[in-house]
Amino acid sequence: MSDVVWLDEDELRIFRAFARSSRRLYVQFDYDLQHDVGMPRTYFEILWLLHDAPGRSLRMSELAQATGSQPSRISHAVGRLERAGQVRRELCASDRRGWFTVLTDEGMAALTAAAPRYARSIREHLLAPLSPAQRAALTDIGETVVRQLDRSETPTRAPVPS
Amino acid sequence: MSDVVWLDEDELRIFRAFARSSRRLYVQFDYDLQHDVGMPRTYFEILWLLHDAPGRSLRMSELAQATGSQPSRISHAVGRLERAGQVRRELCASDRRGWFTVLTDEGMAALTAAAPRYARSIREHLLAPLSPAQRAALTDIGETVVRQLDRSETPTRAPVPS
DNA sequence: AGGCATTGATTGAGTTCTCAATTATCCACT
DNA sequence: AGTGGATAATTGAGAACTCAATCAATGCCT
Repeated sequence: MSDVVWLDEDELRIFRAFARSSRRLYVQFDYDLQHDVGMPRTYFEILWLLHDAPGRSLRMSELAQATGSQPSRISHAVGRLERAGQVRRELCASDRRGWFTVLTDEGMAALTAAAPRYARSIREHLLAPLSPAQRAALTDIGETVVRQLDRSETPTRAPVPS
Repeated sequence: MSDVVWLDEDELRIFRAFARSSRRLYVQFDYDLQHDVGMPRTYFEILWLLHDAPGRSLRMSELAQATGSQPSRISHAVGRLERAGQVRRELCASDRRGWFTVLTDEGMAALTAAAPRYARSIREHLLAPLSPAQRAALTDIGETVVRQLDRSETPTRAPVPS
């Protein structure tokens, strides 16, 4: 008979606003990128990170860290991007376990083609509807949340004390 | 030589705050739910919607709408939940193309087991770090964004004029 | 130098999601 | 009544992601 232990009404309204808006935004971003330039958003993010990095290259572990995903996902994704000719792997000289992913010219071209569409989508669906005050508040909120998550220590791989 | 057409510095800071915080939050929610109660977050959402609905049942299309996903995803997910005994399908009497998904007692039990963990995670990582003013602002921002997206018409299935 | 836990990355299996095509029913119109 | 277009949902194939196990190189420690 007793009900589900869950958020109270006030908490729920906040969470719902967050959950619904972020889901809707990602659906829209995915759609715009996939349909208009044929690139999955998650791959765009990898290419963008590479473009932004010195030498257009990053270690696998840096990509994993920056995208908040597991190394395994990066391996698979880079493998696919490599087959598409958009990145290549380069062995790391100083640590021979490590690999760099390097953005190729072809990858750069794909990124250049996709970026304006993504930017337009972000402006149209996220930035434009918000007032300057709301935009400032969103920045503040996002940065606060990230700071807190950094503080509360990495979730991945939390070994039980043996 | 020319650079990628993208967001300017101010826009980028806002978008980054949004993107990084939402990604980190979802990684954390996924981790907490999957590791502590063994349920994927996306399935929790389906069970929750059913629990909240009259008769603990919803049409496939309502689930698709509410989760912002394509009908196909719902079919697959409901199929899996059905095999797990957590929901069952019921033919719709008034429209024989349609099906209801109904939450079973077993599904209710799974939901009851998972909800407190999810609620704790939401409180800990999203709500607690924010001041009352920030929480109010987040609600306002989220609702604004959703309103705008509703206004700009559905992205899914935009058939090219034949 | 030798042993050993740690780190960086990959692999393969299994799961979830997407996309396009398909089936079945309903509705509107003549 | 019968046709045609829309709607509800499913299916299967392929893409992307997760998880656990694995491999190789590194650094520490005595």
